[in-house]
Amino acid sequence: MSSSHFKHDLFAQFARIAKALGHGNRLEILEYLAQGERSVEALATVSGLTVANTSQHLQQLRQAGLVESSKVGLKVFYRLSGDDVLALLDCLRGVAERRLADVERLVTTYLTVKDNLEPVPAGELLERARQGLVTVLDVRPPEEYAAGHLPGAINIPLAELEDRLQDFPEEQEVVAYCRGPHCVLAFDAVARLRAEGVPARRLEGGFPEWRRAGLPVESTCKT
Amino acid sequence: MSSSHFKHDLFAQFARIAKALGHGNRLEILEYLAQGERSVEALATVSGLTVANTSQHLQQLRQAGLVESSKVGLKVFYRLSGDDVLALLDCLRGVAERRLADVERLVTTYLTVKDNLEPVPAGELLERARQGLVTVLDVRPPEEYAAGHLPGAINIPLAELEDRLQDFPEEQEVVAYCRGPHCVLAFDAVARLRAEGVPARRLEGGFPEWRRAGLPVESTCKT
DNA sequence: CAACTATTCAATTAACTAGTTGAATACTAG
DNA sequence: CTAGTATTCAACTAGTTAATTGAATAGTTG
Repeated sequence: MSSSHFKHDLFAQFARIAKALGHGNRLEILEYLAQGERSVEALATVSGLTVANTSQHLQQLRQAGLVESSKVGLKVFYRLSGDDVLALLDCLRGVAERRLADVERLVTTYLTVKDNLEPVPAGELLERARQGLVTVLDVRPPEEYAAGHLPGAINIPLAELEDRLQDFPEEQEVVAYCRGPHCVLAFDAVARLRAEGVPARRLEGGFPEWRRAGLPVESTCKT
Repeated sequence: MSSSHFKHDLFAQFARIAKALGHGNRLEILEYLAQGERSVEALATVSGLTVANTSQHLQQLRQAGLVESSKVGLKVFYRLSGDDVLALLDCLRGVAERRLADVERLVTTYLTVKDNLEPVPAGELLERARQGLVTVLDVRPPEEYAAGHLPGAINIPLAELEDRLQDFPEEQEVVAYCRGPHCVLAFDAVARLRAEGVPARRLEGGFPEWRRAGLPVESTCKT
């Protein structure tokens, strides 16, 4: 039966998955894919890699079964191959946060006043948004917004934020969200809004977590 | 604020964890550690690696924060640094099973009649063991058994199984368990017992899963 | 079908990782 | 304090991986 061979082979297979996750660029790509499907070029642009390099990383991810692709016209679109992949990434993030002092250090260094920015739990936001008590702000790029966003959310990319303060109903609290718990966009937005005197908080998690929790999602294509 | 640097650094940290998991030998070591703490030598023996090599793998795991160690006399004992590590390993295993056709193939090739060996859910076993309706069989090595086992379980390593058939109460069903869902010991034991005419099934999962579910555990040291 | 675009492939280089060996360290027991 | 044991360290070899470059492929548009 040679069960030690079996064990060896099996662990080698598990390791394939872990190896595919074992590179910062691939994790970054996966985070973008967690927002929805993307072409190779879009991924290359957003992650600052060359197209060829991105393509190669994507192929490694595909061989590990973590992403799938389909060709539409000229473009090849990649997407995560299932929610379990998202769960695995979450789990990895969690362990990293708890086990690596460096992550803690990075987060506090870059996101400074993290504690001042108490996040709003998803359930609470949903409730208050339904009652029209808060303005929901999506600070992701327009394409990501178009692909899917929280119901009633308005989309203002960070760069335009200061120019469009009049878009917010006065005296109403703003809740900002972006790609996920480590995306800096929402943090940044909250900091800027507060600097302008607008009461603002951040959604706990981001769009992928919201969708994964089975909460309602709106997409621009509904027109 | 240089948030792209931040992102880059952060993903690099997450990747450290994944990289540490990205090698079959390290995953095997982690599986043994999931049973309880172990010395370097013990891990080397059981995984068939040299001591120096095992030590190096362990240090990588420690640098990734996945294991901790403490020195007792001459020996250094390693253990998983928390239950979240176990959860991550579970998650990885799950994704591998669902996403890699090769895993499926390996499992069916080596464990052949997998479907014939319907596992007993943990809750059901606990119930029936309390009523004295089943014999619980631990097929792990004596040291692992001593470190912790299911309440009332008897310990018979695989090699001795055929010699000790008289240890089982007649006509009573035997439920065997070992290290976890991919450990072949319990499968093998069930196959052999059935070959001898003893009604036998396998526990769903293994000892670590049982303990993690918060079910009662007995340890030999209680004397 | 010619020009163009998005992606993949192939070949190269530089950097990293696994495993081996033998020596060094840290502790224990006599 | 000597001999012995468990672990770690350092140096080396072989093998693997990441990124770059330029060419090849597949599909689209005029």
